[in-house]
Amino acid sequence: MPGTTTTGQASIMDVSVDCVIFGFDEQKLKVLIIDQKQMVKSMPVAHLQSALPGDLVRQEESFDHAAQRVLKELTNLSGIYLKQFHAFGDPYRVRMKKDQEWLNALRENPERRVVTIGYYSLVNMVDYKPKASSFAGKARWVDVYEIPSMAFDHNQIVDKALDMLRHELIADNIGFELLPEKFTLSQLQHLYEIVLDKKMDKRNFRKNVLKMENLQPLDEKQKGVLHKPAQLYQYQRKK
Amino acid sequence: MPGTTTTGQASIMDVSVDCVIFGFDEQKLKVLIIDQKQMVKSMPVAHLQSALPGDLVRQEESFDHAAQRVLKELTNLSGIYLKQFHAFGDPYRVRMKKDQEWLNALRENPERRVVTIGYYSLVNMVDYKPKASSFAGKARWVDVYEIPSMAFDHNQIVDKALDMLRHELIADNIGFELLPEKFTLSQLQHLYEIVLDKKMDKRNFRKNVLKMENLQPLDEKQKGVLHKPAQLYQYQRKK
DNA sequence: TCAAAAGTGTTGCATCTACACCCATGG
DNA sequence: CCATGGGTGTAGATGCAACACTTTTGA
Repeated sequence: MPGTTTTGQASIMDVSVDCVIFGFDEQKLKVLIIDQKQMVKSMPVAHLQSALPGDLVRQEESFDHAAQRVLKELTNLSGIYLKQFHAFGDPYRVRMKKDQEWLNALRENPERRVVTIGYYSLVNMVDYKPKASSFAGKARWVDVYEIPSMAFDHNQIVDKALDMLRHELIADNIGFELLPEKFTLSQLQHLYEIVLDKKMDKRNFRKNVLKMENLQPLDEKQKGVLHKPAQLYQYQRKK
Repeated sequence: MPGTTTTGQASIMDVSVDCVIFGFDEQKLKVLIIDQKQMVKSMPVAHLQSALPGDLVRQEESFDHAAQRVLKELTNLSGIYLKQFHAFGDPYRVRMKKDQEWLNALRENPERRVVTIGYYSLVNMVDYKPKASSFAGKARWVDVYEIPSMAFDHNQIVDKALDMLRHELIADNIGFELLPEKFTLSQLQHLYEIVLDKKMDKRNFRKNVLKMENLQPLDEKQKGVLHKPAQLYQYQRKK
């Protein structure tokens, strides 16, 4: 019987957000993951467990806020492109043998079901300065095509985030978010080629992006490159 | 500190699913809502409260399963197009004054935060036979452009579902799901015109849909209409 | 024979794709 | 002066929008 019509059954769960933070370093599309020392009884020495940055949603906090908080704590960046993309609610998503011991060490209520809201965000890697000791574990960028095995269903979460990123890149031209404030059209094109994993025609690409509003040429060119310096552009965020 | 790195804070919440069930009656796009008698102390007589069909997710149940269950209980249909589209997590989404009394009467733990996963589904209204007494309240179809004020944030949930429906209708041609098994191209076109709220050109529309695979003409025509009978088609679901 | 919706092609315009050479700079 | 990536235009193909008349049926 529906919750809106009846008392239903109690269904206590923890709710978390997990962030798939994409960055682009001019060569590769990367994702930020956390490596943590894993201290479990059955292990003589600690070993590393990789996971997405995430956290339980606090009692008076919206999902969006929780995601922003995680992102801020990790990268110290704010005003970043951030988007909810899917809720992951498999009842066994944190129940795999591989994760059980770690969870026991980690959570107050390790037996409790955890559902998670997936967010992805796009950051300019040049802006990102890892905060020294913000985490027990270390954050690192990994190539999106070479992601290690992670805790829980985090690999699936990344796969889905990547699907969404590709869709949005095409539909909404969000590529700028991954680049430094000032960028060249070649950088932008290169980003598209890597994320979408296909080559594009230079002239056609330029024709397309140049007819966008809020893409503004600057009075400024690249410097110190050993070829003809490129025009720099910036993206004027819609208000 | 991220949930994956620390114990975090306890954050007990109820998790529900809410379903926006779209139907199409050849004239209008409709949504199924529940009217329930509301018995609250401050009211001398019961009055009606409208809401989306929804329920708390059970302890060992996935989101998808919970959504299917709600849909089944309400319409007795299965094998229906059903899609998760957004998670709603505003901490105050069930805290509005207008909802407080009702919630108190309704839930074991009315003070508890409730987050909800929104699903939308598409049903053929011809298949839908309301189950007599499956709900305390009565289900009814309402025109999507004339939806009454509902409990909680359910009006927003419908708005977002409608956005998503429009996107998917264009991108993935899911319109068949709302029509009877056998349908004419004019019915299909009419559906598009109503959902997207714009007129379309008959010849161009036909050119477009006819080049889809898995749209099959049948050896059968409309009967008993007072005009030239139309060719019937069916949609061959992708395996 | 009338009313009502079904069904059918073509043309112009806009958009997309493919493609190759000269330019500016630093070393 | 060489190497490197920056920057530019066009022609042909494709896709999309606009548009009107004939057909079939039941009443």
